[in-house]
Amino acid sequence: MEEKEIHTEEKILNAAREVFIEKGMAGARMQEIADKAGINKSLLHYYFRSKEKLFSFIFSKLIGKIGSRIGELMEESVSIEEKLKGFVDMYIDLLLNNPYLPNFIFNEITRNPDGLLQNFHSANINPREYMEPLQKQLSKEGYTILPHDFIINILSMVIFPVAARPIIERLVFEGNKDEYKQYILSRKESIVKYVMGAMEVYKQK
Amino acid sequence: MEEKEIHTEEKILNAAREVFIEKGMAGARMQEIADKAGINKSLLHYYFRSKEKLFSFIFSKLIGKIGSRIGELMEESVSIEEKLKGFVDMYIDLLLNNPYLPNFIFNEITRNPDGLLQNFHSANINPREYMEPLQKQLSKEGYTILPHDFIINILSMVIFPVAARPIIERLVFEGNKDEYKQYILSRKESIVKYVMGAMEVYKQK
DNA sequence: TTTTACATTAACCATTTGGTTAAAACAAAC
DNA sequence: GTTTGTTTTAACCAAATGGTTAATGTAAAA
Repeated sequence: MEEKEIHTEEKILNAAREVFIEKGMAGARMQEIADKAGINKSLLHYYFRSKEKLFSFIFSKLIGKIGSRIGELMEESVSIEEKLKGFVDMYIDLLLNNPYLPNFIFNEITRNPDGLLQNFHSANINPREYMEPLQKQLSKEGYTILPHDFIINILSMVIFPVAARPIIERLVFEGNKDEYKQYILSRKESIVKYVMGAMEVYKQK
Repeated sequence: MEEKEIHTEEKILNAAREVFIEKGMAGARMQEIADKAGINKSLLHYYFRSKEKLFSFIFSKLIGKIGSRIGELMEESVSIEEKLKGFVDMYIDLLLNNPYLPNFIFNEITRNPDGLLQNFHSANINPREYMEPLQKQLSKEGYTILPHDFIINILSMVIFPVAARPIIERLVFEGNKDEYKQYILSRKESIVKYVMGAMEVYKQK
């Protein structure tokens, strides 16, 4: 009984995550989630009262998962280049396993940015806290680039190619999914090389 | 009569563009479009038979507008750095005036990528054609970076910060819209500097 | 074995939503 | 002024959708 409850709840959450991420909040249908979970639609409302509640639940869990990884990385005491390497590595893996994630988050960013920040907060993610230490480490290693510029450029180059996957896949790799995946994996190295190269311009001598 | 027809059609298109771009295809409501255009909902169906048709019409017009600008730029015979400058300049202006555009296009990329490519084609935009000349110019100027890497990294850094605007605005600039705008404008220069710096790594000597 | 409490479902409901229809308004043609 | 063709609207419709309810299953407690 207790076991079964957990089982169905899990089934619902898995199905809902897939549907929400793929179709977004507005495009998702409760019926589709129920079907995918192999249960009656009423059960959705039995476990999570409304679509909005179900969505919030999944969304905040997702944010927590993503955010916690950043925290760990930021606190390691290694060089900027090592941190960069770890960050890019981890995020590209995460995104390859969740290709619809960027789009999903972009949607939520426009639909309800304050709710997203609220979720950050609830998940104990406070990006502002990372800024000052990052700033210090950057200047200690001789880079004058602003920390938010540093972060935004990296996030851009990691996230965009996954958000635009269907187009890049078709346009650059003639629809070959495997070549696309290899390309994204290859960016683990090339982005680091690219960023460190660009940073030389900002190096004070 | 003829004038009035054009007038209402224009009103519909403007309203529809706004709503579609802000809410996406799934989130947009015909009633909201009608209200925003100040007309009866039936008129929408009188001018454009269905939501899908109205959406397609607006979408392809948008794509055409964006795409034609790239074509012009690519054909100018100036240095890579100059082309880069022109590209970044033009796109940042376009995006500042249409902040919801990236999200809108990302949605369509996942919802119907082939329709998007179809639209590219209809608008006489063929990105593959630009690849070879770009490749040649890059190597002539001594850069070994792959042309699609070159383009993807630039698009990333131009588009991402606008797509993530509400978050960046709140997190980095404490909600100050003007500071955010100034930051994006400042990226016109900083992205060029950044990219050209990174390209040094790829320069063959 | 009966009771109890929770899990699950089928049948329904109210609202929303894209879309249709038939009538009214309007402007030009005769 | 009447006819004709087009634009606009109010009223309506069917399907979809989030959500409710009441009945049924089911497993543990008594």
